[in-house]
Amino acid sequence: MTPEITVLDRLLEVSELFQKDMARAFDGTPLTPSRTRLLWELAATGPSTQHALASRLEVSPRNITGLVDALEAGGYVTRSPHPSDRRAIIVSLTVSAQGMMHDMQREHAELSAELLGAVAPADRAALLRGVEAISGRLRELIAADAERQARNQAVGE
Amino acid sequence: MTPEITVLDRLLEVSELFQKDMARAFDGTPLTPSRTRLLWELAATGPSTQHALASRLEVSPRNITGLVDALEAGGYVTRSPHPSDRRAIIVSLTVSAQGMMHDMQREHAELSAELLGAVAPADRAALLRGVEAISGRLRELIAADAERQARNQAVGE
DNA sequence: TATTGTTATACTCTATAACTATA
DNA sequence: TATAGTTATAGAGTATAACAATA
Repeated sequence: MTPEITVLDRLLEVSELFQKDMARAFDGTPLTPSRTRLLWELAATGPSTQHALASRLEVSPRNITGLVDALEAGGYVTRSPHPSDRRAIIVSLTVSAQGMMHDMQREHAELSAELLGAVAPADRAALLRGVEAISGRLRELIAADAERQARNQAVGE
Repeated sequence: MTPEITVLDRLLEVSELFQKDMARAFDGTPLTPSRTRLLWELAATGPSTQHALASRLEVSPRNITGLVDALEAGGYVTRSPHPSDRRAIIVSLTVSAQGMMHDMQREHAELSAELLGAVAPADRAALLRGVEAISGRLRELIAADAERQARNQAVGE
């Protein structure tokens, strides 16, 4: 049990706690993590086609249909025709959902500040650098593995 | 957009990448994140009743029934009677699953070392302290909120 | 009377495949 | 022929409530 293992486990613990905190925020509303993620994406990038949402969230178009159905029924988003492509549908946040997402972004920023406030000032820069380094390395590992798998598949065919 | 926000977002990014990495590991097996989590728990604490698993994983007993059904069918766990309580069932890892979990724990440790290796040596101690501080503060916030909600519920009754 | 696990029921998330309308 | 979205179908995770067996 080296201290090296602990860092990783702590990171996973933080992410678990985070999800618990997010889920708790929507008790009593029809919002779920997946639906909230779609709203968050819409708030960040503006009105989008369902196809664009499927690409950006990396889920199937069918999945987007279901999520948008629920959000539309709840009054969070509206569907409108695409101005030039009659196959496509534009999904937009309603005015009230825009306000809600604004509040949510503010709360997110406040939580960030609150949590960083718990870190010793002298440790903050190193923490940022460290987490960035870990994130970058993880990306590399995942990319390398995806490439390896693609090669294997090509061989298998 | 202050750098403070970035730390939190990076942490969330790391957790997302992690989940992607975990999921990828079981392509082609009947193992899913939830089932793996149950196996991980069994490997850590040894044979347990379903009730104990439900408590430790913080899910419903019904959910455990389904997960154990699938893992039993796949040859990962066995159900056996409790020696003194005839209502209860003991769930244990099979020998092959024990070996698999052993490998998984080793890979987990290797990944930890690999990721920490990407962090500048001078930053490692501060990173650990920082992540622990954030984890602790998050726990406090969640506990405080749970208490507040419990109070509200009591008033509502 | 309380506890352990299961059956019944229901909702959400997710995917693939077939299909319609449009490009 | 290709693309955008929906319907059909299916599996997984999850929860609550009712129930059986046992404590």
